Amino acid sequence: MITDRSNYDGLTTIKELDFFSMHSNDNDHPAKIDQLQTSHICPSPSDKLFTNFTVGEKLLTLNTVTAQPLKNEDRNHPNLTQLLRKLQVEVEKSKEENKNLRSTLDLIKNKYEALQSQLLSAMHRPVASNSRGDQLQDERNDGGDVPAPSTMRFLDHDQVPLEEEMGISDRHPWQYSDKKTAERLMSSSTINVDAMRRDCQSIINQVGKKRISRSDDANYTAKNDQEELLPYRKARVSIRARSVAPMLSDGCQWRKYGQKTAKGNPCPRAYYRCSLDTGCPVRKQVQRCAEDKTILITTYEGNHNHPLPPAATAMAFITSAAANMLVSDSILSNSGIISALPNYHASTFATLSTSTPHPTITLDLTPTNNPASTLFNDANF
DNA sequence: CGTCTTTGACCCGCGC
DNA sequence: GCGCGGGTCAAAGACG
Repeated sequence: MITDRSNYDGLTTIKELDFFSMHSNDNDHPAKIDQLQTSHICPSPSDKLFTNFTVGEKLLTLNTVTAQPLKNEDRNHPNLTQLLRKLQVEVEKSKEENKNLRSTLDLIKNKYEALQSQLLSAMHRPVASNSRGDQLQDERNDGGDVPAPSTMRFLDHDQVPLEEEMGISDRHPWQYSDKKTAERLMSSSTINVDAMRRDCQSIINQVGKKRISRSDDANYTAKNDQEELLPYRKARVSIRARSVAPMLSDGCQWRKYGQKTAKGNPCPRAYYRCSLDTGCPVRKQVQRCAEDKTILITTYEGNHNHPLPPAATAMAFITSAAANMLVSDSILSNSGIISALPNYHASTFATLSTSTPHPTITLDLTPTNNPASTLFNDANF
């Protein structure tokens, strides 16, 4: 995270809020990485991912102790042999402990890789067409000039392994009774991607149920079908989050191409396009809320047509899922709150709006009494 | 020197 | 047709 000492409304701001960072900032410190690399715990560069664990620091300490030369008084010690033996025992003990901790790290690494591959496969594996809604979605995706709303699709709910199966906790930070654990998790700035996926899946499921029940309705005619197959409308996904940083870091690279002061909001709106690929159609707008300048409104439009770095997949997943929902259901004809996301950050609201030229879904991460809605600052990241 | 940001000009859709 | 507002373009400047 890069800090920017320029003030925003008297607050020290962060140049970029690493909202979707997968690792803590300590990893970025080359000195620390080198230090830990020299310890026996990190045999390969890939293990750098885990060098921020406290066990690594503990090992470093042990190794440092064993490498110290004997002092003069020790050399003259009457029981030098005894002392050496004692030290040898300690070295053996340390080695054994190193071995155990090493295997723990390997286990953690494997779980991380398993989770990452699950995420990637969830994004690329097509959904089994087991409902009319899915068929409609498929028709739309195959429909000639109509662009596919997304390259990312959801797994069937049953196909998704539980976190318990993968050895990954299902709970959110504030659900831990242990305050220390909760605080540590809250400050890690790592989003529970699986929880987010379930939340989006929850919305999709709700929309799917509505669609199915409607098709069972006797009044549901072919005309409704035609209405559903309206030309693709550019859907937008808006995310409201409290942040003093000028922009949420979603893992993507963005190039600013314009800025405007929109009517009714003194705060300028910045326009960005994805610069990871020259032909990527994804754009985003960033603007502060007029009523509450601590709220940052980030609006995404379009889907990436290129591979994404791991850090960018979480946000792409959310926006793609929400956009999919918008373009695939005639719920667009109405506005209103459709769902309260049950898991992610305890109380996240998804709101649909068609008052603007583009259908927009707003994911609000700023409800009051939301433990995650506290102002992001240096202390949090 | 390449990349990114800034900013005024321009385009276009929409409402009157 | 005209004005307004949102969105984009592109030249110039900043930056590493």
